[in-house]
Amino acid sequence: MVDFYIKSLKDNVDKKVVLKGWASNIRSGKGIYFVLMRDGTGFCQVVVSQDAVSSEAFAAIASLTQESAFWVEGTVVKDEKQIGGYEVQATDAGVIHIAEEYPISNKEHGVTFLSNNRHLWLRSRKQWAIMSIRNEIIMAIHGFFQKEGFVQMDAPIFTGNVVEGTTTLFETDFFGHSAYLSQSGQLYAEAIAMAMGKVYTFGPTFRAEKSDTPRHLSEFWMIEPEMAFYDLEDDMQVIEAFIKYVVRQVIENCPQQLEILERDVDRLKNVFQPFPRVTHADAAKILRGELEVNGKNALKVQEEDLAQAKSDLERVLNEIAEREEKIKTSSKGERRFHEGKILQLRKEAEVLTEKTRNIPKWIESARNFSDDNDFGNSDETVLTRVFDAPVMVYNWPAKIKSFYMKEVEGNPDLVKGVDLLAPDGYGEIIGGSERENDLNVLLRKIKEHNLPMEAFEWYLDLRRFGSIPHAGFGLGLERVVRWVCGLDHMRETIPFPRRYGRLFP
RNA sequence: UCCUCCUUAGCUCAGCCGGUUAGAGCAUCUGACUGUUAAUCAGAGGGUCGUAGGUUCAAGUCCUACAGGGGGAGCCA
Repeated sequence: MVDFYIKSLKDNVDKKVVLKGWASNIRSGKGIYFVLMRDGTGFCQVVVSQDAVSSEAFAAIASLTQESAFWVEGTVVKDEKQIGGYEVQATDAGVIHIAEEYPISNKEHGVTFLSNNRHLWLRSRKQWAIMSIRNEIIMAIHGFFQKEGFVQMDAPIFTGNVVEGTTTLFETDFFGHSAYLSQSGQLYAEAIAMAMGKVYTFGPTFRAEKSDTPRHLSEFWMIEPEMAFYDLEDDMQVIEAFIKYVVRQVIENCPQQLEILERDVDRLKNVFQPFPRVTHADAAKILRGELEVNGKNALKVQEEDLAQAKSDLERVLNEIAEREEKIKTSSKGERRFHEGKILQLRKEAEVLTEKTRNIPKWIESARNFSDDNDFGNSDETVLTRVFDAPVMVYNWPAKIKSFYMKEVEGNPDLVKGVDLLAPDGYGEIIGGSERENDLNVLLRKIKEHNLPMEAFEWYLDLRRFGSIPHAGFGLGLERVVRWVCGLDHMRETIPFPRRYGRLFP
């Protein structure tokens, strides 16, 4: 077992400790080794000087390869230059296992290669930071709901019915009957809320759509609170307090992880502002450029972004050309430096080229947005670009939302749904609503949506025995992780992503 | 399903108008260096250029098909 972990170094300066872990990176000079050790709780440089340890211990360290396991005894020293701020100066060390040649080097790799090596990729620093923030978010979710008096309950994973009626589900065999893997625990959460008051479910969710995008997984984790006697307004208040709480916990408890991810924490802190609320109808106007937000016109902002991307691209291409010219007359060391820069600049140029190709399409899509549509991915990006904080869009056209959402009084074409859109194009992270509590309206809606009435008999009972106003929402864990960490793709937000075209490892 | 880009060493990528023996960095191995931060420096090994056809005196380079992948759209949360 292990008596001491890297995360506790800060409380043990100048003391002698024994660490066990893996060699993440190894550098050496004459008579000295610098081994970056990781032990799951953090990273720490171990310094092994020839005259501070026995010859056996020094030989052990000299034999380490990347990802070899070893132990070290040494003194904790504060050193601001180090990752985590501390290093250990070894007095003794030994090998636990010498690793074979490790496939993931300290250089950059492509996503396909890394995905195929996900079981090893998880060991790298960036992935460690993401996974530990994921853990913090999970704990913060439980922390928020528990302190607010919610009861955590589990919805079933095997289900016989289709909640939304629209999505494609994974079908499986349940003792000779066809069953589906749950796409949402919401209907069950409603039943539980009628028993327990304020509740939340936290479980895996499955969607079988062939969506090959950075925003989709086939298997993901969803948190679904449901509150008895809450209306849409109350729902929105919970959403806002909840997101603020979760982000605050991450900022307070994971500064090192956010630094590793190079996340712009000031941008993240925009969540502490009040969340703007717009109706779907106003959002449509904003998209079409008919309504400005704080003097900002969504279409003009996109045009400015486009112009910016174009000039950035030109600058990057010029710099590449300049450096290529310099290489011809450079010494070897300089050439290597320029080549490294050029590689980086080429990637930047690729991203910018993509942007200049996409933004005109986004502007076109936003300009032509029609009132009764759901937002496309680009529409969410265009809309959130004019806000700093997450945006709540409410009062949606009934025909694009699920049957269980409550109609707006006096306007049956609208329902009391709310989506929370994260800033900077990270998209929808929460979808919620006040639920329809009128039995007759619900019966009509189920028919209109062509859903099998018999599957919903138990659900309709909730409207027969003490029907009350109630509301709730669903939060996609991985989408929140992606946004908080500032990641390009959902595949890095979960240890072993399951998505269209990816079942391995 | 559609649009678009890509596939060259274990990894990341150069390879211009088709022309001699296919290049670099990392990783690996050998050596140098007492404070490195993707350490650096000197050297070595490492290739059926995704697959199958075609054009040509000549194909990594041009054409066609197929396979695999990235980005975008759609479907969707």
